[in-house]
Amino acid sequence: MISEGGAASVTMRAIGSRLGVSRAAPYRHFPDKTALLVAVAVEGFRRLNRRLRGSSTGAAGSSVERLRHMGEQYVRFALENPAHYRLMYGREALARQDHPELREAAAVLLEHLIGVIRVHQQRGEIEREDPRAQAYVAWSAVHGLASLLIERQIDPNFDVNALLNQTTETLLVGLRGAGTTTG
Amino acid sequence: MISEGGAASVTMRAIGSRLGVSRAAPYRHFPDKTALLVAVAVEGFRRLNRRLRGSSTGAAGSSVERLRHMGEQYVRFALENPAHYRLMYGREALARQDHPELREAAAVLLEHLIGVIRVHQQRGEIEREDPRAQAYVAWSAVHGLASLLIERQIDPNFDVNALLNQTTETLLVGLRGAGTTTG
DNA sequence: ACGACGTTGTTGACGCCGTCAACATACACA
DNA sequence: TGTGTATGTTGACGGCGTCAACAACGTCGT
Repeated sequence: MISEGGAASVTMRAIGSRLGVSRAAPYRHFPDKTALLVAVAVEGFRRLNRRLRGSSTGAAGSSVERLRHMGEQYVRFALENPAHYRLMYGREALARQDHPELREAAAVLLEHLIGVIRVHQQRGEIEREDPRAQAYVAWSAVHGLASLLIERQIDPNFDVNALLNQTTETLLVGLRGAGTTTG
Repeated sequence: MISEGGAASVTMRAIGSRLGVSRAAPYRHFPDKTALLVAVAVEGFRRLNRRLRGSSTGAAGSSVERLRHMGEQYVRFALENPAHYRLMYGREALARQDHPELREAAAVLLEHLIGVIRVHQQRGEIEREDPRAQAYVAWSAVHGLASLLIERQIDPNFDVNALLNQTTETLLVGLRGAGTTTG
């Protein structure tokens, strides 16, 4: 439903009728609508996690290429499931802090990224700074790109693949480090 | 109101009562609630624009330092006005494509960024690729960081300033270019 | 076999919401 | 003075999330 008509079309009554039950039936399974949406979002995190795990251990080229592939898969997931992605992040509606499961699902993803970054650090492919900070930087880049694309904030005539490549390229060059820029 | 109780607390009835008029009065000034929110978002873009314009022409250090300062101001604006920023981007609720003024307000911002990037290209401070693509990359990075911070997706114990610095640093190093990473 | 009980579903009602139509007021200007 | 426009008001409609009260149904100990 979320991918058909957006999150706004997901209403308790509509859920009930699609399932052939009444409007209040879902309340036997979720305390309220928010909890239901949180469950959907958590499932989204699981899928994204599987996808990223697949790409980070894939048979693709060695080197930092895997990190780039991970970033690509991240953005592609968002583009293929925009409504789902929007639900996972953004949205004050979900009041993330009140739902630890959601926080945790997102944390798992972050930890995985940190792990991959550590590996590349040890191989000397990127600078050895706080891997958590580097993970945040990388995450920001792909999340930002995904968000802008989803919200149609980027010229549709632009080649998405090229932009995605340039983003990961810029990010990796930046992470590899090249001394300070100041001065 | 938006900064007090979030976008959800902005209701036609509440607007009316805060203004001392009735619930339907706002309809004499805006066709519907979405149009009203769009107007608020456009005003947000104006403010952000002023702020960025100030920082890009500021008396700060020369060189690429100005670009970095712009990125910082961008993120700070988002952190200081989270609800407003959320309204400006994100939110399918606004159905951006149906409101050209909103598109345009965002476009002005992008064009300004492109201009600044061109200047730095001419000074040889960053690689001479398509400035629009570089602008998108830079925008993605700061927008992503701002979003993650606003949505409390980043460990609050983390030093925001340090993270912001590292993000702009990584971005600038990446934009400056250092050959390909592949291989 | 039977009764208690937890699980699931149903309907009616409440108070919100955005929105429209019909009606009022007040001011500008010919 | 009269007419039109801008602005505001109230009543109503349908939709929403949610709760309380009630119904069916299966499980399981006795």
